[in-house]
Amino acid sequence: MSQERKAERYEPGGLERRWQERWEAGSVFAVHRDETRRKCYVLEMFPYPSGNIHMGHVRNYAIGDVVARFRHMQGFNVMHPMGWDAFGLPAENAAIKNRSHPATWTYGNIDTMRAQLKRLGCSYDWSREIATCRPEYYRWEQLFFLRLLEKGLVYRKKAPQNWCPSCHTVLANEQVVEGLCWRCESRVEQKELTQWFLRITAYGDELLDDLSLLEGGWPERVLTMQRNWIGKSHGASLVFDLEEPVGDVKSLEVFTTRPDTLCGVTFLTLAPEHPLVEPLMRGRPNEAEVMAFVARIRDMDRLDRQSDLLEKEGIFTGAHVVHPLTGRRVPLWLGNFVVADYGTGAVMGVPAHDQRDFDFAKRYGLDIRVVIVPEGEDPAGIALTEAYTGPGVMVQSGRFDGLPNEEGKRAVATYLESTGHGKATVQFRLRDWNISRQRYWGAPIPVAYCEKCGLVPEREENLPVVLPLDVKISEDGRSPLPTTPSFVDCVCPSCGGPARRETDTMDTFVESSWYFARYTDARNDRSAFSMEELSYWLPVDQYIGGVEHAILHLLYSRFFTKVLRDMGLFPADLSEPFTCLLTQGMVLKDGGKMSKSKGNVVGPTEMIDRYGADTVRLFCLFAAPPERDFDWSDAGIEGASRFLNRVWRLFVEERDMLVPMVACGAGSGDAVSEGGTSLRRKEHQTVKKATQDIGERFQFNTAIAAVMELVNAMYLAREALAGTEADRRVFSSAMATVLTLLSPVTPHLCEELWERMGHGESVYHQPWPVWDEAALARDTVPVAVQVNGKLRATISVPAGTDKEGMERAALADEAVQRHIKGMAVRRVVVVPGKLVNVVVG
RNA sequence: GCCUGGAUGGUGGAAUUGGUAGACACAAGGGACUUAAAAUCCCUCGGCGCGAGCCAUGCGGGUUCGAGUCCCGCUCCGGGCACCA
Repeated sequence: MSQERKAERYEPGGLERRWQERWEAGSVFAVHRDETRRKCYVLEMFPYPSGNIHMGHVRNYAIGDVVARFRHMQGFNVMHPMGWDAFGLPAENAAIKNRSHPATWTYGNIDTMRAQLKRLGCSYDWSREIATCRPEYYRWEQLFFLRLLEKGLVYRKKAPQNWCPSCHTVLANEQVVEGLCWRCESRVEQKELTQWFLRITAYGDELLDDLSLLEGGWPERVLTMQRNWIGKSHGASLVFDLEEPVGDVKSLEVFTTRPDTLCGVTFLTLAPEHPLVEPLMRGRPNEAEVMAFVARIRDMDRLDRQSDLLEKEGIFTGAHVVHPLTGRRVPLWLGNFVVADYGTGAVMGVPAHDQRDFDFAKRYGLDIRVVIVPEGEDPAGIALTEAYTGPGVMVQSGRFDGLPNEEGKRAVATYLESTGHGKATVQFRLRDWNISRQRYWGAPIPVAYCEKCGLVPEREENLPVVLPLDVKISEDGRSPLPTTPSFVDCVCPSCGGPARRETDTMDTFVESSWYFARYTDARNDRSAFSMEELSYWLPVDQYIGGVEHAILHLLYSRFFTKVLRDMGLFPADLSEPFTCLLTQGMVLKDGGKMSKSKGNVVGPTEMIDRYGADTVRLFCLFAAPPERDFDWSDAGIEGASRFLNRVWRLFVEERDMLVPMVACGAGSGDAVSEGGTSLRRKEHQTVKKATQDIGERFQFNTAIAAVMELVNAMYLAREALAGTEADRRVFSSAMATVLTLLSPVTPHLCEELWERMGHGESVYHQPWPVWDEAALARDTVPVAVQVNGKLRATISVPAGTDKEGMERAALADEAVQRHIKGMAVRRVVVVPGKLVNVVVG
């Protein structure tokens, strides 16, 4: 092959490197606040620096880059940053394994992954890059912590905690998945510990209510998941007096969603962990027996305990409470099905109207009292085989008899409030967020313990409390902080005497709860960010990431946004951090997750080496719509590569036809050959479809398909083109359109051909093309003709033909005549410009 | 159990408000070019039927001139929540 022809081949490797260097040298993607321009903040969830990017990252960032480049070309001032969620346990595990340091491992991985990421050619403003493990980042988090502490939104509490024995740390409720650690899948144990909590429950109502602001911008299922997680239920808190006080305690509180069934209460059940159990049982004859039951249930595995196969089990305490309405004696039981940390850890037993209570009563021979019956039914005649939970009227309920039970809920609560025995209330499933971690590689909690002053917050001017890097990582995985004197021994911020530093670090989800705000002012060393930058850039207009973060990260970020707003650190009118959310599907291989153990991992770097980044990006976007999972296909990426070669070849082979021309640039008045007119129409159709598919529906696959069609049309059209000036313009315009529309997907190739076409400026700075409706017009339109709903012919009529004309043309068709022969035409339905349906019978 | 999303050719997927089901690709088969291969180009490609045509969007009903799309009842698969009182 001659040198000349070789030079004309599409060789992505060098081409892509060249363009990446040019973008970087020209700081093409650096952005600044510009109040005169509309902004658009496009953000992909930042990666954990695990060591190598995988196809999931590629898909995520390819989607984000298309959105960012597309919005930029539409004229928005686009911010598109990237950074590293760099604290976390894997760094410590790797350090133990490699006998290195978590910092070394983490920073090394960041360098590797940054280089890999840069080869993808995404339009990131790298000048805003952050790594959450740097003091310049976490110092602001420590400041937030102190402010939250001041506000009472951070507090310390001793409580049974989720403890992962393998990670040697506690876990938030959100991090326990089916009783297992979310990261290592060890069985989570319960351990009594004093921990730091963020009062997320104080924002429960707002976190729930504001989900409605996200309607339309967020996937419905993510909203549902958040609603479920917050789990608000309306009901009443009811007070039952103890027959005999236990110490100072004279009454028991229960939460119920069914105050209307109060008169059906025949027993009360406490969780075995209820704080009253021990004092209540002390000195009772059955103390030993009951406490043995408590110990047995408490020691049960969390997973088994939560299993729905677990049989309901309980034990009578011997004590009684007094029914707040009837004054009846109600026996007090313990039950294994009562959850200690929901509601008050005590429930009223209404066997007639709650299936759990029904099962429990059957097993232990407890009374069943029917107090709700379907309208018009006689309670005496009812023999229950299961609890009745439907609607009805209240019976055997004294003053409330005859009341519809829905009204009764309110009536009972109101009445008890007047007697001091209850009130209407709400319960949340959401728990406060335990942010203490007994780990080394995390942000230090900026407090100290002084023998004289007790717990003392660090002074703000002393921040950051720097995580010491000169520590020895122990083999057993325990944090080295408690045994590092240079860290532990500190000066009391209050009295200046000797003090001990808090050695727990913060949950890494704290870092990721506000990073999107730091990007707006990433190099600010006087504060976390400035109000000017925040007000301009926030909220994030489009957030993109995996659905696995639907609860944890997204809930925490929403919470932080509201807290920072209320502390005056975020704009007062900013309530939600992410206006629109796109949850992308996974990249699978052979129907399953890619994993090292299965040996089915497809590495992005190998693929880029082989095909180029443009091809990898193109395939990831073309294979499926972004929300859906898709299977990696070696044949599929070949196809993507073939298409880009096809574009390249078309350009090279028709180089003589091409003149510098912007997209949709051929004037509408141009008289061109027949092939040219239809090509021009196709071009504008493609612009319309691609613009709508990318901008309104995130259907990158169909947008790409549309461009493929245009390229196919150009291949066909070139036969018909005569080489006249007009033809040249039409063809050049189509080529410019292909390059412009494709440039967000395959930026390198498009830049190269754009330049070769004779344009001075980068295609990135081109305005997104606008289609001309007039160019879509055609002289004749195809019309489908049905007889009784079945397609019988396709005819062509002049554009703008009226209904009568279409009907006439349809009935004149030979095939139609054949099908209606001998039958009466009962009706003709005409859809102008599209379809005629002749109804015969 | 409750809440969700989904099921369309051999495959990934199109069909945007009810209006020509299968766009665009992948795979497969046939052909052209070539000494040969690769690359490229052309043709076929849901099923049945020689054909006119008939049947087809998980299954069964319904609404409608017309249903992949709407309604009712199921089946299967995925995700979330769950003795939450």
